[in-house]
Amino acid sequence: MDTQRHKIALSILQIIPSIMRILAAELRQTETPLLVPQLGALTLLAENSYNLSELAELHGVSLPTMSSTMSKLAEAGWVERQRSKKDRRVVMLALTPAGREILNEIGQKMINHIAANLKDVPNSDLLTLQSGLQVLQTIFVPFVFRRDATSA
Amino acid sequence: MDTQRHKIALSILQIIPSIMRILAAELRQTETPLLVPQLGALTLLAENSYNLSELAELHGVSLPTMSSTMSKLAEAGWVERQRSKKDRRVVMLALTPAGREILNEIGQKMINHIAANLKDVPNSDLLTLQSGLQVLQTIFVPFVFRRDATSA
DNA sequence: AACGTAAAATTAGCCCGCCTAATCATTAGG
DNA sequence: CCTAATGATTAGGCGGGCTAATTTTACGTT
Repeated sequence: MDTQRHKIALSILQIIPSIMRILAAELRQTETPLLVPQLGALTLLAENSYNLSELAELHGVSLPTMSSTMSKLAEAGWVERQRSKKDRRVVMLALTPAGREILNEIGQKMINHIAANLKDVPNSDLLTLQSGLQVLQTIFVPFVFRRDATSA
Repeated sequence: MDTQRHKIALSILQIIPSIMRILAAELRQTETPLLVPQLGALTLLAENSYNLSELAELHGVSLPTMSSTMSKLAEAGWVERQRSKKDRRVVMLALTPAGREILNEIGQKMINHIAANLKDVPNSDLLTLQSGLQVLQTIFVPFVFRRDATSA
């Protein structure tokens, strides 16, 4: 029954949702107009222009979910939809300048926030954390979808 | 500007929500009648009987949120509300036998699911992961709220 | 003892994120 | 050409999160 793996699984099940709530709460508290999934989507678009299907798959949500997220971001003026001319079924998404701006601003704010939590963490623990996150990513995030978060 | 901490913060911001979506999706796919927050709340109640305020604080959500979660669980017959006799403002929550049963069943199923993801992870990485999770918990989960997930 | 305040919980109302099913538009292929 | 497949949106539903308002009970002061 492999006790060690089960123990780790339990840890994951308990800790990840907890951290998730904390992250969301921190975003809310800073009274930014962006929520976690929106921030994630914008982050993806900051590096590349994707069509909706690609974006949904990368982000790990269904097409309709991503479509609605994009509608909100588009309405706010942070993302632009553009039908592809080669295949007019396809919708290409791209950050607007305003979108890039707010992403930088809020992304940075959020990262600083989290980094502040790490203020008193000793260096050895930081290394441990970094490796642990790397392993987590390896396990859960399919290789194709992996970006350079932990690689640098 | 402490690049290392910021890098780790970025990792966290990118990886945690992603894993969270995956966990939620796995729960959904197994067609269990429990969602992540409900599972978390039941898990807390499996060890102790708490009143609503305690439970909300432990779980890191507002009182109304927990109240509504409890309503759903109570309606399903997995949790029982009981007004305290010492202070009739207080509502004590407790698992029903059915609640304990479903928690064991689904909790175990979920843990197996996650553990299966760890199947091919080498032992050295498991250790790394374990330590990393421990650090994550230390950073994000206030000491009082920490339970024995990673300690054993 | 009575009044006013504080505390615990619920209710109301809102929005986002997630889903599936159904629809619409376009393309591709027989 | 016409049908089938594909990309995206719309419709509809539900949980989870919040704040603000309400209700019930307890407490403390006078």
